[in-house]
Amino acid sequence: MSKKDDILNATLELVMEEGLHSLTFSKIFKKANVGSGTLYNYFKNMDELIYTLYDISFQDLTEEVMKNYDPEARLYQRFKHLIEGSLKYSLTYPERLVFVTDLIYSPYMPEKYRDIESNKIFSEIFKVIKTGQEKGLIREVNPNLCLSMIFGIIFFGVKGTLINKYSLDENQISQIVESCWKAVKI
Amino acid sequence: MSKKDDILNATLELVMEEGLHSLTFSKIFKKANVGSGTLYNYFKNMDELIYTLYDISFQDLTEEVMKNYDPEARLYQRFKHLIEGSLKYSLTYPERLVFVTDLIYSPYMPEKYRDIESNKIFSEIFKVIKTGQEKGLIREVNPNLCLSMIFGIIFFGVKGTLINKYSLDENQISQIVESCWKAVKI
Amino acid sequence: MSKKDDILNATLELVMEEGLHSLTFSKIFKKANVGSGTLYNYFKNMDELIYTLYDISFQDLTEEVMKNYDPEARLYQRFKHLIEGSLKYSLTYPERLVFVTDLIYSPYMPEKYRDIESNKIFSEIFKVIKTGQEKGLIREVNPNLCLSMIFGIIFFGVKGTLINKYSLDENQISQIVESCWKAVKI
Amino acid sequence: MSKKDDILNATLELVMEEGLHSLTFSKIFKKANVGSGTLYNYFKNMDELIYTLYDISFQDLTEEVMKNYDPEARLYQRFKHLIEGSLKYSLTYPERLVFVTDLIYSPYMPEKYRDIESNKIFSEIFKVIKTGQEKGLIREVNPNLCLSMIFGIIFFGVKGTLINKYSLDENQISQIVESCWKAVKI
DNA sequence: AATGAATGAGTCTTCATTCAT
DNA sequence: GATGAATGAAGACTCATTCAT
Repeated sequence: MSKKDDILNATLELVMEEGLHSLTFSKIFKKANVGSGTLYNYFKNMDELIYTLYDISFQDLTEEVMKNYDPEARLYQRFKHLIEGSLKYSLTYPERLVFVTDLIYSPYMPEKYRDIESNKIFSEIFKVIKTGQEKGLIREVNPNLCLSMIFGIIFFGVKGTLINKYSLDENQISQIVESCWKAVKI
Repeated sequence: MSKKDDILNATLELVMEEGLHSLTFSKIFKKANVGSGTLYNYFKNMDELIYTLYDISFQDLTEEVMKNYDPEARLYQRFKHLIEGSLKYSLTYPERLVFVTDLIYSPYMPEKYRDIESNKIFSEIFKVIKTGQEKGLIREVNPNLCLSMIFGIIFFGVKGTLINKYSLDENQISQIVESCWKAVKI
Repeated sequence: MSKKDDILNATLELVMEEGLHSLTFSKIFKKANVGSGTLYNYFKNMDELIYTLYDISFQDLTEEVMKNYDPEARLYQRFKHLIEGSLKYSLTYPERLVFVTDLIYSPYMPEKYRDIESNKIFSEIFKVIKTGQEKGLIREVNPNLCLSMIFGIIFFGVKGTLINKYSLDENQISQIVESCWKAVKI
Repeated sequence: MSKKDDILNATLELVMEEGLHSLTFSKIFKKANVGSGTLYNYFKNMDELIYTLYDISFQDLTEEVMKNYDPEARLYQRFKHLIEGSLKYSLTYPERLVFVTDLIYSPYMPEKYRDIESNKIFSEIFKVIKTGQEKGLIREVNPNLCLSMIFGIIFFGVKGTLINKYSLDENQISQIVESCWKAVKI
């Protein structure tokens, strides 16, 4: 694993463990076992590191979820695929989930990173919602609001596992997917 | 308004504007128009200030929502009262919403502040969920998970308004409450 | 006991417990159980408090020792009276001993407080030394150096008791007085 | 000379000039000509710097004095070597003398730094005293008390030179050594 | 006289960043 | 590329001092 990856992973772990709020470079150096100067070979500054990590996390989630995605499948299948995929990804990489959740609605993030259009998975769910609304399957609510509610369920649902409130087995994962669906359907 | 309140309000506004991540004492002093030493008359350090603010926000939300709450009302009425109340409170005091959302599942918060049992509004919703499950109205899902999903919907739903994705009128508020209900009902 | 005395005593105790080095006003206020403003009714500032305390300690030592002092007694009797008196005073009021020892040779103290001439006990010992030298009983050493050595013995001898290296009974007190005498005599 | 040494020397000079009481970090930075952060590469905090300096001073004194020390020499020769050595070292490095004198009996110093057993020069003088007592050359006084008195004479004797009460030539140095000896001998 | 909230200058300390090796 | 000592700007925090009550 490269030094760059060491840095990225150390950062993710730290945010997971202590929160973005108390993240510092010296903690990253120590955890990643690299010299303090090394970071600057890869990132201009801290903001860039954070933006990069946000981006990577989202791109990776997208890639993972879009794999095997069938855009021609029936609406609920597509919905289920996207939601269940996002959920499972979040459970597999909770550090990334935490990272993304902390930043997704943060004023700290520049607008362009929060742009839904530019993100494949968001725009795909968006498409599903709109199609659903046209077909009379999904309620007439602002699609952005639908998206917020769905990711609210997913992220908060997973976050609860991180502070030991409960754990999620296959059955409960299905339940959450169903909750997402019911939350927006007619 | 007391100096202490000035400090608390300034902090809330700053977190809303720039995120917890970039909160500093000097920003607080300036915004609150108090001397730097004054803060330490009220809070031992920054952590304590943040914990206090989290606590106040939650207690105030609770107080506001529990006002006029009828524990004898029919189940859905109670559910609706609690959810709609939380939602409207969050819309009225978005600074507090941001604060609570950022911290509610954060490892940074000491356990005792995240204790659901000790919080009246959480325990009341809990009670509603359990009763609903007994009556066969609400799905058999871990009540803690239900709670997470519901607040995921509420908080993310409101957070979307803060970055100008949409705004929420009375109709949409009703829609969100309904989404919460549908997300957990049979 | 007056507030002023409360402050003086609290200061002495603090210096004894933690050293002059870590003395602060807030510690004094708390220990003395007075409001922070109260101190300024009695002392213009911290320096003045310290100088006053140094002065009081020395004056009180002097007063105590000079009581029953017979300037007409034989030389060794006078020497013994002064040294034994200083020693016993230091054992009785170790806080004052510590205070004085910390400051007596400190650049922090203004010259006038260190002025030997102005202090009755110092000038009396001085006189004894000079007379002793004239009579051929005391070695021809700079009297100031004699004084330093004598108080070195007294102060270090007593300070050892404060960190529990030993305790001093009547016999050992006599031994110390004898050491002082032998250190300077022919 | 390393940055660390610059810091240590600057600190010694400052304590000599203004007293431990008014030592601050910014004074040290300026005098040592190093950046403020540099200090923390070498010392965790001010206490550690002070402890280190105390330790170095004592170790260096010990090393210097024990050089050429003949443990087989006659008792008075050994005594003289140790006392005269300590005295001359104190005159050569008055900054260190001040430092050690201020702290040697201070509650501020952690016990372990004041431990006589662990210090070669103290334990050697100790040995001389005990042997002297066994041979009937030195009075039967608690050896710790003897040690205190001896260093009282040495340190106070030298401190007097720092505030210009007198200066010490070879003759007077011999006088002081003799005073130390007489103070404890039969 | 007594008080203690308020103050802000000053101190301690951290932290991102640089740069010579 | 990798390193970590050095840096100083900035942040956290303390402390003597004031002043209205």
